[in-house]
Amino acid sequence: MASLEQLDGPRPATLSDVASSAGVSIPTASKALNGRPDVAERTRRRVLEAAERLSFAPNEVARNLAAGKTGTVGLLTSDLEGRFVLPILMGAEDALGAGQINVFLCDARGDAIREQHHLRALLSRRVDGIIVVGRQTDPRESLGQKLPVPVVYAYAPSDSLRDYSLTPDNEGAGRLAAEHLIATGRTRIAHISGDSTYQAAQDRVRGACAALLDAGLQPVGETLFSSWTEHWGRDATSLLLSRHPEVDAIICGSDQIARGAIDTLRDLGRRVPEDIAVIGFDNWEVLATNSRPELTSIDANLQNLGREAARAIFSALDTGGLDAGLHRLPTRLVIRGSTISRR
Amino acid sequence: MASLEQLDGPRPATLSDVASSAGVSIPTASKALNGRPDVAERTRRRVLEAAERLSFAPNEVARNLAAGKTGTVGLLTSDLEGRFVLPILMGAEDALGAGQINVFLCDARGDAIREQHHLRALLSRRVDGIIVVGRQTDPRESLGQKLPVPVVYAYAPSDSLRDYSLTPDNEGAGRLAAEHLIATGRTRIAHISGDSTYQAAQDRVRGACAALLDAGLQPVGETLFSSWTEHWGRDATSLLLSRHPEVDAIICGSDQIARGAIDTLRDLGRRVPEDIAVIGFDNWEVLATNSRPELTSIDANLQNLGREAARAIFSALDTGGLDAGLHRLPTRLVIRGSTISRR
DNA sequence: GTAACGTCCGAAACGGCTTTCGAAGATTTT
DNA sequence: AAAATCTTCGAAAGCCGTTTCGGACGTTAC
Repeated sequence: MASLEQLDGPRPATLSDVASSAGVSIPTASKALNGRPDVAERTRRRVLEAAERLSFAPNEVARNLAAGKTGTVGLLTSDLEGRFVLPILMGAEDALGAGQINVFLCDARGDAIREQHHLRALLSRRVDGIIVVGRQTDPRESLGQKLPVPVVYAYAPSDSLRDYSLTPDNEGAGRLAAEHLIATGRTRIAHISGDSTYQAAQDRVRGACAALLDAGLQPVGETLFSSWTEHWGRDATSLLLSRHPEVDAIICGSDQIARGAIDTLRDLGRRVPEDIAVIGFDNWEVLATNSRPELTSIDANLQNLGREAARAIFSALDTGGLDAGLHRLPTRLVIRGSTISRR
Repeated sequence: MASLEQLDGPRPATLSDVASSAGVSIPTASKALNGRPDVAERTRRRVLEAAERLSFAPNEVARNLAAGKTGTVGLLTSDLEGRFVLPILMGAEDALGAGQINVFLCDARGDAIREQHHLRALLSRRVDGIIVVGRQTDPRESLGQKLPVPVVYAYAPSDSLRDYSLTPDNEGAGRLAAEHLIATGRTRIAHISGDSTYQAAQDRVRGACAALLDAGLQPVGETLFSSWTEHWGRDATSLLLSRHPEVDAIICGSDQIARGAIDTLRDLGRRVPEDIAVIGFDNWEVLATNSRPELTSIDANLQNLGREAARAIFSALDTGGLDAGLHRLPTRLVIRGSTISRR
């Protein structure tokens, strides 16, 4: 195990090195490299060659100091573990990276103190903007309006309408699910949801019910609430079938619940989707594509939500303003075998 | 939708503001705030009060420029989507954050060009170190030894032993799994793995076989390789049982495969764990705790691996060196119902 | 009383880049 | 040929801190 010496090598070239190597002053070198006018073509070429020769890369720290901005944004998550955070992160990192912006990742792990701490650190580092990513769609406390940089709340909206928030349209998602089932000819539709204290659960139920009413249908039985697990999906399905054996479709509040439901339906000898259709939410690929049959699900387009958050930051950076308020982003139906039999 | 004006408010106070407000020079203010000696107690107090009053927060950009280091490290992932990356990320972010270091997150999305691009950006931003997180445990190309900052490879080791790499001990993991089954009295143990081109698959199989041999046992049949999916778990299990109905335990290359296996065993009327024990790898909670019975699994301790990567960076920052080579981190057995019947 | 220290502060230089603005030189106009 | 106009460059100031180092002043030692 040889020690890996940190041979800092010849220290990186500075603009000053480039300038003297090209025989010009520092400002001229700067202008040449940045494509500013007022530099003769020949001179510019000399500078570029010198830069190339020394493999010069400008020190962004110095540049940021001079410019008063950093080309960075903070991604402040409340809980990295949360399954919904990652796709949002990916979308944001993707969009920002393409805009040459780098991302500071901070995980507050659900702790308000730590969040404040990270917030201060981000501001000290002079990020140009902040994206706050929550773990659920219930509103969260605002960071306040007095921050010196634009802030975008993603997934969990801010509790203040003076902030700019992006969240999935869960009500629309519920509607989408119900309409799909109705369109495939189902009429006795029940709903098994997750934790009733989640606003997402309520919103989806509301949307689904509205769609049913619009179609002149009544939901079968009360919505069953408990937890977002396969276990609950199994238990709730037994319960549901014993009370309402006539159901021909189940809307499940999450893919996990749906997996449980499908499991139990198999056990009870009900065929999916012939006898009973099942639809989930989240479009969690690993679960959805590995069940028998594969699971139809509503995708919240989270990666797109992350991208939109980035775009909002961009626009705030240009125009200096955001269209404050709560913006709901559309969801998307992904049809698989659990609602339509491949014939 | 009122426009959210970006009232930059009174621009953040600078050290100069604090100094003049306290009636001292800038250097004195600096020393006072940084706890340097050569400042009279009374003066220091005046400065601290002034800073408090103006809610002064030092501009880290300026400070970094002066210091020649930034207190940031780059997290360069090859693919954020990869399920194994997130826990490593969390561990690293956690450990680094506690050390007051902030993290630049970069996702190369499997593209070498993009990776180079991000690498350059990170170096321009003068990160103090880089953690490279791969998506699988197969070695990846080294970034080279000539970088001006310490680099740690996590999960996917570098293909050069002159770099510092951390990866889970997959061979040990396989051994752990087999030994557990043996300890619970199983003797006819088969192995269903995933994609045979993954080194992780091979390593685990090797470890498991070694453990069996050590116990004077022979594996039942050849290891079955294909993909890391539930589907394969189901198919492989049918196949296995038709060929070797006598098996009393199955080592599955991933929790997904294990889920599939359990599914099929239920269908075939074999009880788990009474008739056949099943063990998986990854300890993917959502899968492991929601199966019937819950799934015993080998946990790769990825969060810990991330933390170790951070620790390595720290030590490199202090001492300027790393103990080059490939370091394998221990895995951990998590026992649930699929191998031991709750009595 | 002077010499020898100590304590406390601030002028100056520095980090690496950008921007402004005036001046030198080249070019055009009359 | 002189005047007016461009073009091209670099001195200087600025971004916001940190560090060095010498000087002013107060103490203690003789």
